[in-house]
Amino acid sequence: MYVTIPNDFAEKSCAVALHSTGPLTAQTRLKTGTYLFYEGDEVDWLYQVNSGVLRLTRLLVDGRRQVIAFGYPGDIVGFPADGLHHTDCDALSDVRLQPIRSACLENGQCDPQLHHSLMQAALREISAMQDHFMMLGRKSAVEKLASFLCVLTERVGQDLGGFRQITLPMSRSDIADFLGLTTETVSRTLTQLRKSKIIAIDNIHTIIIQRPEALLGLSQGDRD
Amino acid sequence: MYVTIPNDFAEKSCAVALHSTGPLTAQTRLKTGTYLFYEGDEVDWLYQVNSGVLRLTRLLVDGRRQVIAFGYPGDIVGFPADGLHHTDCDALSDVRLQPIRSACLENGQCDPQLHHSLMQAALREISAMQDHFMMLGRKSAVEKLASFLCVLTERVGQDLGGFRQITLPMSRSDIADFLGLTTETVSRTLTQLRKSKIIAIDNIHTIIIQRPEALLGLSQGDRD
DNA sequence: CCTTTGAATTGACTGGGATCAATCGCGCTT
DNA sequence: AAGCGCGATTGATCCCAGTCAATTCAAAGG
Repeated sequence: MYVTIPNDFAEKSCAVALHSTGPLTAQTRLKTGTYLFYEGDEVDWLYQVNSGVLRLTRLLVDGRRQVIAFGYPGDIVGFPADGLHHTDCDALSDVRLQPIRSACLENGQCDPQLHHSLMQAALREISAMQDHFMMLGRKSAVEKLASFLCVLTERVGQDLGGFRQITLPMSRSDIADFLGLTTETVSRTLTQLRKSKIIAIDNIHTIIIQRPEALLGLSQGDRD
Repeated sequence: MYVTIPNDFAEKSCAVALHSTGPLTAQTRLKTGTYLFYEGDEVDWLYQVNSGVLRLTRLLVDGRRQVIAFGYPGDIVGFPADGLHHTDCDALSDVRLQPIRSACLENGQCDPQLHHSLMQAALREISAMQDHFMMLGRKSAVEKLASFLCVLTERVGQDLGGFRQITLPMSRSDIADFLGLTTETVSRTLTQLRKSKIIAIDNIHTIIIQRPEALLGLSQGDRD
């Protein structure tokens, strides 16, 4: 999952139904905190997330970290480049996964429908990452956080009698490393949104969106 | 072209030879400043750059711009998402292009070799973009510029009796919008590199790399 | 229940890069 | 050659987010 402008999001990043006429491998499970793969591993399988949330990260030699993406239900993770994984991947919560042989990326190695779905998923991923460039390169801290919350609300928000609510399985520093900020700035910005009554923080991992329009406005650069 | 760590670069982002047993469409040309496609256009063709340099850009409603990538020889541009282009694309210099029917992204619509090459190119693009995330989110201005110059030197640098030289067909503000900086900061940072004798600026579009090791060091976060 | 421990929040201060503005330099036109 | 115009450079100042440090909070275990 990347942070795209919410409007576009519904159309182009929602769960991809994997079309397959053949039988798929059995679903697999991953416990919170365990790793699915590491940077440098050879890629034998891709995975579609069925439930739970994955975290994809990359490290610089000096310890700086970038969270590349969060893997939400519907997302496909593990695309190889030159046969290798280029990120670490671990589970932020218990996760159910549908494994897909990476050979399906090759032509004629398996169900053509599945192959086609994977190609579409890869192309959509490229487009979503381009949106995320704009985020990282050009948006302010408030805009970043507002965008992030908007996208999550669209994607996995639960209705709550008028308001909407989202659960954040990741830590503040995960959010920071995803958005190119520090934990302190993430924290301060959330406080600021809370004080202006746009959101409420029920507990650390649960956020209630009180004024979705205002949040959307902020995500697109309106002055608060 | 994205900015990746130079070492990895040679392996994974160098020109992709397009394998095709069938005849390809005739090469086409594009003059400096003309557009190849616009955001929202339907995608009928992809293009491999044969010579010259393309610029891929995306705009926010308020005018902020992100240069998504520069298209150098060997690069493939125009990958669709849901059948549409999601960037504008124009030529920074006269460009020769090899068009490829976008139907080749579909299975069995054309030469399987070509289809396979396109899939590999798309997967490599995802990996390269992940590197670029790290850049935009976590690197300082000096690190960004140093990385940018290193990658260009690797990729299109000309030998010049001991030194290496690169030509920058793009403006300072293109570089700024690519790296998530302002033109002023790009200019100042180049001046700083020049004053520390790491580079020399022969003319606005021509840079001589005097101390490649120092530049590489800066790109990876060494203190100057 | 209390203690421990690590994450989150808050505060004070700093600094890197943005902003605003002036000047320079170079290619183009006439 | 002179004048024009736009991009690049440089300078002065500002401010947003980073840094460093202290405090609070909450989950987990004894």
